[in-house]
Amino acid sequence: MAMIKKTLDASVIFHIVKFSETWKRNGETITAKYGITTQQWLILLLLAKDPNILYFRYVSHKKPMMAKEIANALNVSRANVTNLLNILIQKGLITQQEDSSDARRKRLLLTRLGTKLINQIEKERTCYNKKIFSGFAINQKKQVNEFIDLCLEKMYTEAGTH
Amino acid sequence: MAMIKKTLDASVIFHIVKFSETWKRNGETITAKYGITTQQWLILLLLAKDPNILYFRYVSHKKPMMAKEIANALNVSRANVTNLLNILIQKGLITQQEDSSDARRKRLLLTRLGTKLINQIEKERTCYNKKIFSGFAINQKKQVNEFIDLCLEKMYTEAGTH
DNA sequence: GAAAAACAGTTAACTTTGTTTATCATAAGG
DNA sequence: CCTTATGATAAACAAAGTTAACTGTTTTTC
Repeated sequence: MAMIKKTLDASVIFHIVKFSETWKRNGETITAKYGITTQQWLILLLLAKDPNILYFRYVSHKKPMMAKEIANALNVSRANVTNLLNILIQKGLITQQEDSSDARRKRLLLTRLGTKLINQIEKERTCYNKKIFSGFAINQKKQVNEFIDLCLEKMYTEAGTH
Repeated sequence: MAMIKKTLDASVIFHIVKFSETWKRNGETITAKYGITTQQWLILLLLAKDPNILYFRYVSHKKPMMAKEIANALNVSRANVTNLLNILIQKGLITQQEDSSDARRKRLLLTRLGTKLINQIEKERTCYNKKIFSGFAINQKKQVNEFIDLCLEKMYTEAGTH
């Protein structure tokens, strides 16, 4: 019989994973009202340059994003991003624009419709966040942020994959 | 143009989600060495009654688990669990046993091979956890745990879905 | 300056994980 | 005995992801 010990480390991880899954599940019910998935919403947030996204801390951005950058930010393959972008183009939420200096590159832009949608969802997100984080001091949130930041660093350097 | 504000709340969430994804990705490279996926590993942990899994805080367990309970614990459909279990049965890691008192129920048990595999992965997990949580005091980890615990409670009660 | 290498994106075939719906068998309560 | 609830499964499908092979462009290199 496998006897697995109770440890604080494992407990912390399961808590974090559970939070992430629950958040995504709840997010799905919000985005579904607007006809998109959480994944598609995250791409729209990237195009809107949401400053809260961790990717933008390491990469500065002036020009509109490219598919390759989205793939890096989401940690998925370029082929997958192509598929997801096609869906968003079909829905009229984004457009592709050929780069003037490099014909290989395609710059991605939110349409007016896409911008409107992001702004609507943004209101619901802010409201939701207030609810789940009510009762916590700013300092507490900052501590959690720093804790996870340090963990992420160790996950990248000491342990394997990116 | 959508202008999204930088907020601590949103930052905390993206940190937690990123942690979860990175952990799963790294976990995948561990479990892949043993020929299973992270998802399949989590099922094996449930059958091994890993006391760190949040599900076991709310549900007491003496008898071997059923497919329905796994579906509840993982928050997925029963049909999906059937598929995953078939894979694990095929790999010789678990067996099904008809319940003596209710012929509808099927109890799930780790085989000797499954138990051995869990114990091997457990060693790697402990090692990995030590690495990413080195340098943190016990109190810090406890605080993060409690923080997320309270958030989860609010996610279930105040905000929509389970 | 032409050939080779690197880069951005796409397409096609496939896997994993998940869903819903329908079906079947067993239990349990009038 | 008949109805209803329960547990499991099969079938058909969707979303998101993968790898591999293929266009075209730039860059590099000789």
